[in-house]
This record gives sequence, structure tokens and C-alpha cells, in this order.
Amino acid sequence: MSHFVDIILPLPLDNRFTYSISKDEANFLQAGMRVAVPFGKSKVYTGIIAEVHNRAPEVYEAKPISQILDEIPLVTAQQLKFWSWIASYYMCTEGEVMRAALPGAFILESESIVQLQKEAEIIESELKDDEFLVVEALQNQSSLKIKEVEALLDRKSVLPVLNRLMAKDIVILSQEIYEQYKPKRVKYIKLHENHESEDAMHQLLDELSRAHKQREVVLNYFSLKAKNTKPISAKELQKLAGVTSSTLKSLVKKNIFKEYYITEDRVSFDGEITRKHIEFNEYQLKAFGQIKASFEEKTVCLLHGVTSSGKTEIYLKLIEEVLNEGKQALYLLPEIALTTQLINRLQAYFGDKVLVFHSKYSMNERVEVYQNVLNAGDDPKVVIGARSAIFLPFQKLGLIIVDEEHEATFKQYDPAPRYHARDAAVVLANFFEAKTLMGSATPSLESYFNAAHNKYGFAELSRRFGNVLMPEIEIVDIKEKHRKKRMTGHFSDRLLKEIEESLAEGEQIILFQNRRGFSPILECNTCGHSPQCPNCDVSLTYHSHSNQLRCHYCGYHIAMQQRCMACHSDDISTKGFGTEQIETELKALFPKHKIGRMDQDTTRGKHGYEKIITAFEDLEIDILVGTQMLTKGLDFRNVNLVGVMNADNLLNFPDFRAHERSFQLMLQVAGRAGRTKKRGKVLIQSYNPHHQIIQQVSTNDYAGMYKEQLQERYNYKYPPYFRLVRLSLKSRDFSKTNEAADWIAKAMQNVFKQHVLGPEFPPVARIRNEYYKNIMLKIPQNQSLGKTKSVLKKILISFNAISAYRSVRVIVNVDPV
DNA sequence: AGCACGCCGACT
DNA sequence: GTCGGCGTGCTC
Repeated sequence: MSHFVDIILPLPLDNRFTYSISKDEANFLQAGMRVAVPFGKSKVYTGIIAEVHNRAPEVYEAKPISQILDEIPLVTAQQLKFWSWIASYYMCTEGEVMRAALPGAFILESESIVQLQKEAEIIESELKDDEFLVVEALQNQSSLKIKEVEALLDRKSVLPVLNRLMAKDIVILSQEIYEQYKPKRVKYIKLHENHESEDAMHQLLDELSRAHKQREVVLNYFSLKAKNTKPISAKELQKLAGVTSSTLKSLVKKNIFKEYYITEDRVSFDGEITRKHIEFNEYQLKAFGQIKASFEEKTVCLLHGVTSSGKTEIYLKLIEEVLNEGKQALYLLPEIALTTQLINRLQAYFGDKVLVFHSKYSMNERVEVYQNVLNAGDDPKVVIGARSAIFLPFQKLGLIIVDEEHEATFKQYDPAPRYHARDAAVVLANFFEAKTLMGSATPSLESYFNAAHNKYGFAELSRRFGNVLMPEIEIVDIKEKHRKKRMTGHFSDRLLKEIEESLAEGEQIILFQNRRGFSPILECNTCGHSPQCPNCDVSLTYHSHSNQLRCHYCGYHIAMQQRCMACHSDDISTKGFGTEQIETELKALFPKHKIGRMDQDTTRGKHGYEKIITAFEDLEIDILVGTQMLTKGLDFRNVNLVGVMNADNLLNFPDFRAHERSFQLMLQVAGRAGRTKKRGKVLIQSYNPHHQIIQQVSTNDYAGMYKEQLQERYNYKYPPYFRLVRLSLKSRDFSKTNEAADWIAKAMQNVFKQHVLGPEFPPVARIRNEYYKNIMLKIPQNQSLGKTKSVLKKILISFNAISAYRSVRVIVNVDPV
């Protein structure tokens, strides 16, 4: 009987691909293992085995696999099931899910080259036969391809051999594109056996009497040795003795010291557990009880807890219970809320049971977290991470917490899979029969709706911890202030007065200014022209620090213009305002105080964000101006005043969620004020002070907002009453884009009638010289999702068969946010 | 996605 | 006379 494997390749291709394997391989291989397979004329890809079977393909001859990359499955059966759910629900390929789900280092591409490590110390007697063969070959030629190693050893599974050689630091494996995972190895020092006796030691010190530095190293070594039995790292010894690595090296050369290496986890935690017993207040106790009770009958529970009401303690307690049952927990947060503050808090409580999964982590670190989760065995862990953490290889998941559940960043926008981590988490939890807890101070309408309709359980925390009052929210009518000439730049007299008072009290201030939408643009006062991006349909925005005009979409930039580009008038000015303007104005208004700015420009780089936060915590900054970044998970003790510079540009977004978003954003920002004893103050400046949303924010009226917005959603057929699928078409050819969009829209209208919207140009219809057009499909609750998607898929397949529209790409976004 | 194959313009 | 532009079709 012949044997085959079906492979998922990390490519946007709809099918799995079948390869032939030998009988022995069939016995060895399992679903979830990686294999390298030839694909097309010359490429080799890493694929995941989805199935081992013996159904020979009928219309083609299956190629054999080229090598086996794992000895045990890297992907669990649950994950494979989850991948295929994601692919089908979000209408993408399994290959795209694979790309998103596995750390890049696991996906090797094309030919790997094996080379001898330069300073390898090779002890032939310690090598197995096959290892020796490889080393011998490498001594004759500088590098070997994996294929050549296979030929040399006359077998396919050569990676385990190479891995052993890598572990011994004898060979290195390099990739053309992706670098491979490298374990972190720390150099340790010990005394050479020759000097271990007391006599030898004294003799040694005498010998070194003229080599001061070397003698110093040896003395320090002994004192460290006397203190404890821990291995002594080269770094530690160098530092203590105040010498460089070359001194150490010469001691090693003299056979006085010996080096050895220990592989260490990059992601380990070596701090102390300062676990404090969690003491709930009565409200937390009640909410905790509500959650536990709801988990008896429902799988998902929504926790609506106002800012700083102590949601985190409830999470910790629930996680602790799950860990005690021997199960794993996943704590999901939006990327920007993954702060050191929170991680430290978790580590202080759970110690090395905490694993952090971050997109900022290096590839090597991500591989280690992945492997730690996979090999967790009987030592369950809690993983804290952003949306992609749902793809980790959990063994026995007991609980998923989705904190800041309302955050749009849980939805991946680009590339596919365009999944919503919150919604996918519920499905993932169900695979494990685990529970999901969603938490937010401002829940999404969808989740609140699910709770209200008994699909989810519900718990509430309406008091702030320590009975701190909710901040007092005051609305400032800046239209009137303008009329009465009470504005200084973008600051009303009210706001300035409050800032002055706060500064006088020695308190810190946060000012919030929404980033995009109202970045400053250059405008001619004579002809009204403003410079446009040549590649995109947007105005260029002014960046004062570089004195440039830039495009947010494609990065195009030109120098700041002194004259209008259309009419050469020199009467030009900047319109709209961003964080940078606010910062400049503040510096002029409060020259004696330190002003900080936190936005995309200032938080670039690995620790940019941390630096600003730390500076603010250490009271080095008096007033912090920022974008939405500062709404999340930060706990500043000394802030009592928060100002929202302009509420209107949030509200005027052309999006059915704009009002909900504005409400959430403003309340979240407001929550930064007065987190300790003193009652905080929030000033919201607006041209429309009577806008419903602003009124609802000022009275903290979530229920009112919910009711009103829900009615709007009902009237205009939006979620949660209707599901949405958005198709975006793009191509370099304007009329092709239009024709293609019309074709698809027509095909859809034939089936879905009035539930097809568009085609319509998006607000920015051209980006990087590609033209965009959108079609929206609304799916009523009583219409089968599966059937709808398969009809849509069929339409798209026929569309792709039309050669005239070949250059038009269609992007499908299920549940767009 | 990548890559080879293939058919038409400006160059050693 | 060739190098190379990217349109099209396929990958087990």
C-alpha cells in the first residue's frame, strides 16, 4: 500500500497538497509535524502535515517529501481544527492562517546551508557516526546544502543530526531568508581540573603574581565560589574582576580556566514571587460570584467594570483557580495595553508560570514561548499576550480572559487571516470546553447585546476600588469660547485655569488629542489649495520636527513649502491640529514645566513607549500630550486632570461605529483621572456640547448610549442585528477596478438583493497608486452564514476566472471593525 | 505567493 | 541581432 500526507503550505492557496511518503515515514509521521516539500520548479517550503493517509491522488503523481523537520508534532490536533475554523469563517486559506499562527523561525524557506562553526572544538569521540560524517565533509568543503547532507547520510531525516551538531556548537545552519531559532547560550567558567587541589591553587596564585589582572580574576573566582554553589558566568566574573574578555581568554588558553556553556531560556522569570493574598472588596466578591455562577451554565461571561474598579484582581483569582486545576489560562490584551506594569504584577503573583507573548518579541523569544506552551505538561502556565497568542499550542486550556474586550485592535486588518481575536477566542475556548471572560469598562455593543440576550453571562463592577469617586466630567463649549475670544490657541480659558491649578498642586496632567483625521495640513489662504500626495488621494500632513510634508499612507514626503504650489501666494497656513501643535502651544504657555508627547512619532523604537511612560511615572514630565495610546492600562497615581482637546473629530468619523468608539475612547481617557483618593476632573472641549454622546460620556451613561446606538444599528441594519462582509477591490487601473466592482456587485445582488451595498469608493480611494472600491454585504440573523459564504465564494471563483479582471485583487473582510 | 514561460520594445 | 518588460498559468 502506498502512503501519503496532505500538507498545508504557508501560501495563499486554497488547497492542501498531497505528497507521497514511504511506509517507514508513514509510521513515523503524524499530523502537526513539519516537513519540507518541493513545490513548483525549484522552491522548497515548510509545510504542516494535516493528515497521513493512503488515498492515492487520481489526477497527478504525488511528489515525495524532501525532509522531515520534527520528531514530535509542533502543531496540536486542536490547533489544526482551529486553523481550519479560522480559514473558513474569515474566508482565507489555511496557509495564511499557518503564516500567522507559527513563529516565523519555524517556517524555513528554500535551501538551508550547513557550515562549520569557526571556533568549534571538535571531540571526535563524542560524535555519533552520522554526525562525524557531516563534520568530515565540512572540513573538506566549507558548506553543505541540506540535500547534500541527505545524500551523504543516505536518509531524509537529517535535521535531528544537524540539531545535535548545532547544540554542540559545531555547525551552524543558515537560511537564505529566515534566520533560524538560536538557543541562548551563556558562557560559564570553571577551574581547570589541574588546579583543583589546595596546593595547586597556591602554586597558581604564585605563578600569577606578576599578572595582576589574571590574578585578580582567579581571586574573584574563588570568592564567588565560596559564596555559593551556583555556576559562575563569564560575564559575572569579568564584571567583578573588572577585566575584559581577553584576560579571561588568556586564562583559558593557559588551561587555568575552562569554559562551558549552558542553554538558557530567554523568556524565563527570575524575580521573586511576592504573592499577596487577594482581598476582594464586597463589589468584587459579588462580581466574582456572578461570574462563577454564570460559568455554571454559559461558556462566556461579560464583566462590565468601570475603570480602576479592580477587574485585574478578579482575573488573577480566576486564573489561579484554573492553574490549580492543572489547566492553562490565556490572558488576552490589546497590544498597547501589554505594559510592563501589568506583566510585573502578574509575575509578582504567578512567578515563572507567566509567559508573555508579544509582537515586539524577537523571533527567538517567540519560539521559546511557543515551545514552553507546547511542552507545558503538568506545569500549567498562564500566557499573557496580544491577539496572536490565540495561536499558541495550548494543551489543556481552562480559561481565556479577553481584557478591554471592546478594542478594535483585536481584529487583524492586514494581512489575512483577518480574524477577531475576541471572537476566535470564544471558539477556541469551546474546543477545550473552557470558559471565556470578557472584561471592559465600555463593552462593545455586540458583547453587551449578547449578555443582554442571555447568550453570555454578565457581571458588573460599578464602584471604583477604594471607593474613589468617578471623575467629574465637565464639557467646555469651545464654539462659544471662540465667540467670546476666550481661547488661547486650542486651549479654552477653563482648561488653562484647571491646568494651572493642577500644576500648582504638583499634580500631573494628561491631554488627549486624537491622532489621524485631524493632522495638520497646509492650506493656501488665497486659492485654497493644499499639497496632495502624488500616489494617494490624501493631503500631505505637516510634520514640524522634520519640517516636512508627509503622506500617512505611502510615506511620500517633500520639504515644507513656503509658497503655495498652485498659485505661488506666500499666504499659507496650517489647518487642523495634532499632538505636535498642542505640545508646541503648551511649551509656550507653560515654559517652566516639562511637556511630554506620546504618539506614533515619539514611541518608535523598541523602548520608546516604555521610556515615556517611565519618565511620566517618575514625575519627570508634568503634562503629557498623546493619542489613544495613553488610554490603555496605565495607572498613574498623580494624575487628577485629563483634558480632551477636541471631542468632535472623533464623532465625525464616517463609520457606523464612530459614536460607540467616541464614547469608549472618552470614557477610557477620563478613567486616567483621579485613580487615588482625590476625585479626578475631566474637561472635554467640543464645538457640539449638546451631542448625545458627549452628554452620555459626561454622565457616564453606558446604558443610555447602548440603547440609543442599538436602535441606530437596528434602523440601519448593522451589527449586532446584521453581520457584515466587506469586499475591497484594488488595482492599478481605475476603470478595471470600477468594472470589476460592478461585476461582483451585480452577481451578489442577484442572490442577496438589497443586502448588497455599493460598490462605493472608500474615503481614500487611491493608495500607492492603487484604486480601491468596496462592496458591503449585510447578512440578516436568520440567513445561514455558511451558505452565504459559500455562495460568495462561488461568485469570487467565477470572478477570478475572468481574464480581463485578473489584475484586480479582492480582499474579503468578515466582520470588519 | 513565487516563479517560469512567453511574446513584444530599446539596446551592446 | 539580444536583454528584459510584466501578463498568464501552475504549483501535489
